[in-house]
Amino acid sequence: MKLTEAKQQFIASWGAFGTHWGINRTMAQIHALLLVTPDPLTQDDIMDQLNISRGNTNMNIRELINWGLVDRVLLTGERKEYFSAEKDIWKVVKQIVKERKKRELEPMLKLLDQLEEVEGDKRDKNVKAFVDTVSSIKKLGKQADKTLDAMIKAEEGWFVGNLIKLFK
Amino acid sequence: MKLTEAKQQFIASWGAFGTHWGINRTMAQIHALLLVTPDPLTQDDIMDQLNISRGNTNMNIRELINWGLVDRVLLTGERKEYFSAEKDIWKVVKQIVKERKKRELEPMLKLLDQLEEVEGDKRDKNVKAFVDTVSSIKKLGKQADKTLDAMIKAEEGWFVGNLIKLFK
DNA sequence: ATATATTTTCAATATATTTTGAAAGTTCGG
DNA sequence: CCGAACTTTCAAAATATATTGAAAATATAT
Repeated sequence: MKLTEAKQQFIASWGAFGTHWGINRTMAQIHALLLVTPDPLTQDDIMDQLNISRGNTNMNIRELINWGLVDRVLLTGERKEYFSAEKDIWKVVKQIVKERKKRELEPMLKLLDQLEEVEGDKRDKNVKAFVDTVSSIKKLGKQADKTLDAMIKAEEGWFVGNLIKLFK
Repeated sequence: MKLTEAKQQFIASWGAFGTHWGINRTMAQIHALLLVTPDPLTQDDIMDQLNISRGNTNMNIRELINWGLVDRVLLTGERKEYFSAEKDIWKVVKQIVKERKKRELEPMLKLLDQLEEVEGDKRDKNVKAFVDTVSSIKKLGKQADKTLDAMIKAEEGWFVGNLIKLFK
């Protein structure tokens, strides 16, 4: 397989992959393109290579910057902005985990705290089923939260090494 | 907060949560409803409680059954089918992990194997950047695959206990 | 077998999300 | 300050996804 074709396949399937995880196709594709491109690209480069409009490109680059996955790069003597993705995949994963934890897991845990305090007699099986479900989700969620915190701080080598030991 | 209100909040936010993870709102809501309801429900019960059409209800129940999260229950002497969700949250999590691994991670790893074998001179920095990115994603993906396999087999207590130790 | 209850399908419709592109805004060298 | 280069915005259009509901298929009791 030629490089051009391989890149295209990578970009396309990274995009499809993203849609299964609540990330829009274009954002994932731009990210994929920047991941496999050694030098920083301009907005126009990205537009041309992915065949997407200026507005769309701009919006999704910004979103990638918000997620901490892409950086603005200013080349000396150049007026245009260039963009470049973090290439260390372990850092990328940690960054995504960090953001999703903050945006989704933490608010969910806050809500569960409130829901656990529902009024009513615990001997009523409806109340009991509700409280039991909420509590057990909360318990597992809190554990996941701690585990992810540790992961975010960890070095790749340390993490992988320990997991291998743990699961052998 | 009253039980009815708490249930509604739980269902609504579980639905919203689902949409961030590539699961459709209705499917997540049906799952949430069954999670907090002690007794099995019929399709009509679900339609009424969530205000959704027969077709939609049917499709999404079926999908939940495919995912292994909901079971058909036949009550003796009843003509109608009843539905009930697995209440053990650890089992639910493992089941979701198992399915997503099979549907998403495994095909992705297969693709990366192919893409790694791109033609071209490794001294070309474009080729190098591509191969490096693909290889490192593959490496981390393989590790994740193993870790998730272990998790799927694990008991909750064992798993949580070990993680606590690991990350202390 | 027939009638009736129940489940499933799927084309049409509604809703939600993404994308476009032109206009407005900004930056910066001269 | 002016004007060209570049970036951002956002209403409208396109696309993708979810939902409906009535008709078809299936299952069950008599």
